Amino acid sequence: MSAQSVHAAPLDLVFLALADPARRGMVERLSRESLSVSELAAPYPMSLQAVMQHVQMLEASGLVRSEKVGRVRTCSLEEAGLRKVEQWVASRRATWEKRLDRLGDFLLAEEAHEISTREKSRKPRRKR
Amino acid sequence: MSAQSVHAAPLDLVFLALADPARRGMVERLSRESLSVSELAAPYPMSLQAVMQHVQMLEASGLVRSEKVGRVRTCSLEEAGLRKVEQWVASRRATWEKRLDRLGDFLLAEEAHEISTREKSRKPRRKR
DNA sequence: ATGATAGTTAAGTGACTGCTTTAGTATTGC
DNA sequence: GCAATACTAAAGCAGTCACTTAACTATCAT
Repeated sequence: MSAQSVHAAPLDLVFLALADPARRGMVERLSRESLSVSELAAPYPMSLQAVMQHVQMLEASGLVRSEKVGRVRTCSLEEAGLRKVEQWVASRRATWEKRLDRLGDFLLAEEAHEISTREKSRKPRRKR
Repeated sequence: MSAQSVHAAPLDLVFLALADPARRGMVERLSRESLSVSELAAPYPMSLQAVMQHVQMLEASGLVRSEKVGRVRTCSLEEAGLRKVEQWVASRRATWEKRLDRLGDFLLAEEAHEISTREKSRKPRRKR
């Protein structure tokens, strides 16, 4: 049994969708303007059906929404999708920057100890 | 023949790596502190080998680096990996915000026109 | 030296991905 | 109406992915 994908979490689907260069390209173009499936497909050497399948993944992931009017399905960017990615990464960054801060404190403290230990110090480092 | 993956672009690998909840969890914990493979594996019900394979993907994607000392391999976060994601999303955001700006201009212009032609014209159209 | 620890290598399995081809169904333009 | 357009549905296939089990290899501790 595979651990993913029967009921993948939203973030799983977003990242998975973005892992394919064709889909990333579609998201890039949809950031500029909404496009029909055919327009979306035009630059790619693959079949329209293949593009449809990419669009389905993009919709399932919440990166793209689409609406059908007449025989044309128009796809547009769902900004919320990319915002989720943005937020997840921002959380990680917050964590690792906190860690680097602590490291900075440690180095500062060590330096202070060095100064008080020797008669002279060598390298002023790090802000806080 | 599949179109991806013989020589996947770096972003492909980063997003693919992050598409798995276990790997995202590892990245989260490595944001806090560096960990050995065993420590990394501890919270998961899967085998150590499975975790090793995840670590390999994380390394291949550039999200994590690791160094072996004695019999212990210590993994740490490679900040540059997440920064790539951050940058890609930021580019998309820049594009879509430009589009919304243009839309804003258009709506403003339309409103201005509406005001100047109040109680006369039916549908003002077209941009800028 | 011996056993426990920490990791590595390899092979196999089932699900899923990215594509294809084939065969449709609605809509639209003339 | 009728053909082109735009998409949809379904099935099949090679290649990956996420595991597993089994069999090692190096350290480290005693």
